[in-house]
Amino acid sequence: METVNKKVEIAKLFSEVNKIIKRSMRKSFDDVGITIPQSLVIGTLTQFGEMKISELSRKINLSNSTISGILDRLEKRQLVIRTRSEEDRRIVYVKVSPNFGEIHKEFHEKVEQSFEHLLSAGTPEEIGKIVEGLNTFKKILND
Amino acid sequence: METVNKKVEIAKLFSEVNKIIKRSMRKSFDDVGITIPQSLVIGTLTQFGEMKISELSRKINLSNSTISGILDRLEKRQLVIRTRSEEDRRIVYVKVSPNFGEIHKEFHEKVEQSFEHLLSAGTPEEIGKIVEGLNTFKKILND
DNA sequence: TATAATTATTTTCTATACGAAATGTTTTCA
DNA sequence: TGAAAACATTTCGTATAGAAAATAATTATA
Repeated sequence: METVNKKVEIAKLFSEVNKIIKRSMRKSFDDVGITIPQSLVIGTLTQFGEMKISELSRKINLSNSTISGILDRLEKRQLVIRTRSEEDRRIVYVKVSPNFGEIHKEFHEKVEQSFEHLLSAGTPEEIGKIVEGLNTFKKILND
Repeated sequence: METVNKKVEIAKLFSEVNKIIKRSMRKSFDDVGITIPQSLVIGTLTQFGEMKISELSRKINLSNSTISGILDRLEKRQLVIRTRSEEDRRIVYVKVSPNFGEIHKEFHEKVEQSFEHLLSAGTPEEIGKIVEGLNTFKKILND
């Protein structure tokens, strides 16, 4: 019985933490005028350079259709560029637009620091505990 | 530097766990033909009985507008009933529809067991570790 | 008591998410 | 080679999610 309550506690805790993180992240990116998933896309493209839609989708772990929608909005604001491949015309490549250079630095720092900052109050021991807990969580879920 | 990597690790871990949970929950509720947020609403109404929209919103920790949309869909399928209060006509009460009785038992079990089952593979020690990690996480975030 | 302030809920707008169907291309192989 | 299979991406339909504006009703107060 004790463990049952613990499990319900986990569900609630997880959901709460999730919400706090999202709220905080959103606030950070609001400054740059970009949403969290959009930041993931741009961050990934910045780090790894041009790639296929499907590759992007795999890296961020979002479905192709979701990525497609995010790209639509980013493309409309000319922050990314889609290019149909010449060799295999089924493929579409995406990359960060050159005129993104302006915002680039500010954005890059946000990406790097937002989550970073969120946990800055934690001691190494606490960080360790969190990592251990999440790893345990993941291990159990994967069985 | 070590802690910086740990923090990035946390971000990724958390996101992964989040996704696994959602996927698994969704699969459970697909059988009953209901989504996760919808199950939260129905579960809460079943447990506590009729209540105000705002109360429901507070309990589930979702914005009023989100709750409103979820209720729209549930009401359309006649799973819940909205009633405008007579005393204070600003207030709307919601309750689970009587004809929900059929699905009720099956559903109730799903609600209770879905997350439960998800963690059934965990030993008490592991469950403890997860709780500790999440609590630490939450504490840090709240500073 | 008329008006302002407050409270409660709904509507509207924008952005995710995802599965399934649709579309367009390329490759296989009978 | 020509149809079928495989592949890559987009479109469509449904459901969240939340902020802000709109609506409606109640309460406070000048």
